[in-house]
Amino acid sequence: MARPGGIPEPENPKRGTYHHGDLKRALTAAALQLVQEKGPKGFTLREVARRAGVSAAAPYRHFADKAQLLAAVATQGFVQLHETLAAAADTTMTDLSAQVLAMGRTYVRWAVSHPDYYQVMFGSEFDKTQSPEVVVAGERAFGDLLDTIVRCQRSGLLPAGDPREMAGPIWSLLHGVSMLTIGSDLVNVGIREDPEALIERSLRNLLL
Amino acid sequence: MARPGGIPEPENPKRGTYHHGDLKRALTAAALQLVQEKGPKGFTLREVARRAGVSAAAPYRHFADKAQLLAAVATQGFVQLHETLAAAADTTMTDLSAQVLAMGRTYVRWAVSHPDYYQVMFGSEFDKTQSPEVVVAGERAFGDLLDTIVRCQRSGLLPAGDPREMAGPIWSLLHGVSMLTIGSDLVNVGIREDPEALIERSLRNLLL
DNA sequence: ACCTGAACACCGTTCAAGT
DNA sequence: ACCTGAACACCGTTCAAGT
Repeated sequence: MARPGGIPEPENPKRGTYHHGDLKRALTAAALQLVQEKGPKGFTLREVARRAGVSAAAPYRHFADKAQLLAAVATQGFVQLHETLAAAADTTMTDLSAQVLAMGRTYVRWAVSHPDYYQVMFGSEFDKTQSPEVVVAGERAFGDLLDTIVRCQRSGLLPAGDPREMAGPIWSLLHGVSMLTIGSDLVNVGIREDPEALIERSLRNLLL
Repeated sequence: MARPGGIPEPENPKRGTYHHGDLKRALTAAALQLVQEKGPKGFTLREVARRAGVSAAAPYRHFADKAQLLAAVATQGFVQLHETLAAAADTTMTDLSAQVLAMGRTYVRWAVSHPDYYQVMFGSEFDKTQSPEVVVAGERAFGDLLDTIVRCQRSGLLPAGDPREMAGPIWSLLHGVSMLTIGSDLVNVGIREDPEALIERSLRNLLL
């Protein structure tokens, strides 16, 4: 099947291999795999290029530098977190009072089961000022929490007002438990409680 | 003044310069300065050696590798945090009910005003399993929080029981607010509340 | 005992040159 | 338009050799 125009179909990879195709996607895929395999520390641009089967210089046609590739990974992480949270919000429609708790448990569960992802998303190996796409993806995930809060407010289960006022403490708690769990800091200090149980208990207290 | 023995006084640097003296301390000092100057990312072992006026290989007589030097920095951070928290616990002896709040505000204030320090302490650029000294220093800082909780429990201001049960949620909250503030994540999502105010508000809710 | 010099393998990044 | 090869400056780490 010959194609009419001279445009090389940037969105539609016909060939199985990507050597001529979307190397960009291949690079982010390899980057993802590498992060999950070796952690954010062992992440190297040259190794990513190697896995994609291209030269060390090739990635620079698609990403300004190493930080931008890591930012792409972080963005994917936020997208995945968002999808997970959105799915959880749908599931628990029955018992509204448990929605925030379910959201919290889901958030922490995702974080602790994707520790390298999570560390890239919130680590300091790239400058968020230089990668607004990451911030946008992050806002989308945060929006799931806001939505849940608004829904509870409308049902009178939470006091009315700017949902951000509730979201600040809640997100901080979720992030703190996630990070301290991933770093084994809670265990190191003698706290062996399961993170999901800890979150549930904490949220109950926080929400009065 | 001649010294009698042949032992070169490892603890007692007589000379003003440390070129023959305790290079170890000089290295951690330079490391500290470098972290505060360039952040945890720009931290390089060779640059530390340069600032200490020694060759690139010299640090290896005192630290197994780069990670161990960063661990030393983290340890110093925990010591400083501990001192700050302990001082705060002394100051606020008058109003006992405010002690946990004061502790929380002090913790967050220290964290956000020493962001690079804090990121080294909780970042993933060294393996805590390989540096038990860091864990010990961390436990000491955590102990300040435990002490405050116990004091409040003895005054009937908090329910009795294992103080760790309270400390888990509280520490998670403090850590979450600190990290999200340092990373500008709260601001990026439209939350512009001052971190100390946010902590105070959150702790009040959490403590019933 | 502690430090230097030189070396090794590796990185991020750039750039002329190929197709 | 996209990729390669070779190069540059820099790293972490090792090791024989100096004092």
